[in-house]
Amino acid sequence: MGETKLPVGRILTGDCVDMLRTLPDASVDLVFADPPYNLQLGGELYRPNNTRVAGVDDDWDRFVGFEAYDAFTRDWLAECQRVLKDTGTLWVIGSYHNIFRVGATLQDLGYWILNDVVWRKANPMPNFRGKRFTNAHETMIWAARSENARKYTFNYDAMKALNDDQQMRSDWFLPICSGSERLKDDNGDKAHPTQKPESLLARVLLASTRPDDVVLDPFFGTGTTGAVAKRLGRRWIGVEREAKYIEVAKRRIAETEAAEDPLALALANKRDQPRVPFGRLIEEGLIRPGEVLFDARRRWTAKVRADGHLISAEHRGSIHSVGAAVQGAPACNGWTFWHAERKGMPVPIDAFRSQIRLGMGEKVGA
Amino acid sequence: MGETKLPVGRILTGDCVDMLRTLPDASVDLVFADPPYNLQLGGELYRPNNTRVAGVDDDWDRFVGFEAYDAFTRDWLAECQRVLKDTGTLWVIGSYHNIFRVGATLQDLGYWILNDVVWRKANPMPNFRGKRFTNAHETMIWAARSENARKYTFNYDAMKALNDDQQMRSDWFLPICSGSERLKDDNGDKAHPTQKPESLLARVLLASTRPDDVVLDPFFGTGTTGAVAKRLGRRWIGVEREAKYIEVAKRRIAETEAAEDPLALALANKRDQPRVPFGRLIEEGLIRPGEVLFDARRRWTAKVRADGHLISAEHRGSIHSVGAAVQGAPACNGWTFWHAERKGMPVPIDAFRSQIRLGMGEKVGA
DNA sequence: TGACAGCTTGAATCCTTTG
DNA sequence: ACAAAGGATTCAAGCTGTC
Repeated sequence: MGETKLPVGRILTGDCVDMLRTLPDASVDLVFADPPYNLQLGGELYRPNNTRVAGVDDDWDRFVGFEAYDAFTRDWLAECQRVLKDTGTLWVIGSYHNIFRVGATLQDLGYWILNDVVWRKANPMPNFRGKRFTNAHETMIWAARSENARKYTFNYDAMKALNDDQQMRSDWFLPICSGSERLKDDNGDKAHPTQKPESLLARVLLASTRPDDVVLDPFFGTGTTGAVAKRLGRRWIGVEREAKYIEVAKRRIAETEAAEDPLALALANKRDQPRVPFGRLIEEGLIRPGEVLFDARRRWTAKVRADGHLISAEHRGSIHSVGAAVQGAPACNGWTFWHAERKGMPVPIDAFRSQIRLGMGEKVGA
Repeated sequence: MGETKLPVGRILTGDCVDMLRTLPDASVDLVFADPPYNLQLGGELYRPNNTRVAGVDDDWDRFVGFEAYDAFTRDWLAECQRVLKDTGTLWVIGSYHNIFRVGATLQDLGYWILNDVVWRKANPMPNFRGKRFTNAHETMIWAARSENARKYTFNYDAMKALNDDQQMRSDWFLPICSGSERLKDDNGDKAHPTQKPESLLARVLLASTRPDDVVLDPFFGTGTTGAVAKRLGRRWIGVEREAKYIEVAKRRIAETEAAEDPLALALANKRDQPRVPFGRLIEEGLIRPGEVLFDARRRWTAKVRADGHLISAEHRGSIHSVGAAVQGAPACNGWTFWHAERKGMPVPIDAFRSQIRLGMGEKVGA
């Protein structure tokens, strides 16, 4: 009964919580939410080449403090919980700025976390000042409506098929949204500061919905969720406040066609051989800091630093650059050039790398 | 003064918060914490003060469970914050069961999150029921003591070196602790349910401590933190309640060899190098007064004055300010921007600075 | 048309010392 | 306290223009 009155295929214009209140109880099969992250950016940030980084400074990401953000989070999460069917699940995406608060609130409300899933970005923005690790991932929480809601949809076999017939893991390696997929406004600037890649949404929908399911996105933005839902034969409902985003989303979804090969949309980036930095050999204890390496004919030596650099009489750097430098060669494969002594015999360090790769298994991409 | 009384190299036996209270303010350089994921023991629910919660309905049970866990978390995190130096940082590891609560509490206390770091497990346990994604990662939060504590230790160059000279990302791929590294009890069962791999701790310590720093682990378990600290030439303090873990940890650390080559463990950051004024290059005769410098693409030139200033067609000032001015850029590193001609080849003036620094003797560590 | 070099850009809580 | 100056800092994609 309720379903027939659902505003399927429409974008509800207005405040997120207000609009959610107009939907009936237990009426949607999935919620995908990409709420404001409460980024609290300070001043300007420049790249080393002096170009300015366009940060997120939109009004919709400004909150007075954690309390205000928590209240906002609680309100929209509670409405989503009401609106979800008992077989439905909810996804939220966020960064370290907000995801811990979102996760705790979600638990407080009685949602039951099924997984946290890490979106590893193939091409993240670097850390330009060298003060932190490259922030190379975002976190998604996947949760059922309650601890007792155990009959949620999970397409285990589809996920396994996507991942070369191995169970899909909780870490997904996907590129960010760029190139022609990234929507532009009339000025040629990005239409939305935080547009998500369709590949991410495709995997979410393929994992946790069935055809014709109703997917609700309370922070619709430029309609990635709607476009992917349409492409995959799912129904959708959006909520969005900003007129400029709604306009872009409507045009986008109108131009979207159902996909011929739905699985292809969600494919992971394949990576060939897993890359093993030399530093891993030290971390794994296969090479000791301070140990002396040498070439096959013992013409040169270099000492290993704890950070994975080599130091020779005159040079310092990676195994490759020091190998090249001592020989006066333009390049050098340090893996085959340098050796360590084991039981009185020289062993190429590449042998240790192989050992690690064996332990890792061959897969690193998906 | 405080430091001399620190119980370095000792395991404090007792309740975590009680023991932390015995440590002086601002006395440790790093905290690594692997807290319990819930407070349920033997199926019963306990408050932090070890009083048992009576049988209750599900909702209240859940509420009390989270509330108790949050209170416990708040207590130990607050003590760690008190005990940390202003240059120190804290790491916490957890899974989706507890990490969101820990992260939110940490923010509420005024810690300043620097990164969340994902430990991707090379060989995770599969999901046997096929109802979820393989839980293939755990999450670590790395945080400074407060927003204003910006002089925390981060060995940027060491991390970059460890990763084949590319910035270390926030997702780390490492094997779980298994094989001979996994400690067993007398029955041959694993001595601790959640023993972390030494490679994980090694990367944490190499990233965020210097040799001789004091590392505190409030949930010491079988002493992975202590063993790795010893191996890497760091000092350590442990807190642990369970006698059986303490016994294992003591034996383990006694058998661990201390760093054999402290020099190889010194991780010089570029920022730690001595400052060399541009004028020194002139005093040393490496640059002549009146000589003309130019940028790599020979788009601008500037003449060197005897006092170390540059003069271009329209600007005068330091190598940095003139470099910025000619480009119309907000800032410029004159050392890498300006070049001098030697034997017909352009040489960045930074090369002359390196030459002077070599003569001063390389200052390693800090 | 292809190869290649160069430019742009991405949810970012992104400096340090001296005066 | 604040202001000024020194000087350290980036990776993967995708697009554009040139030869």
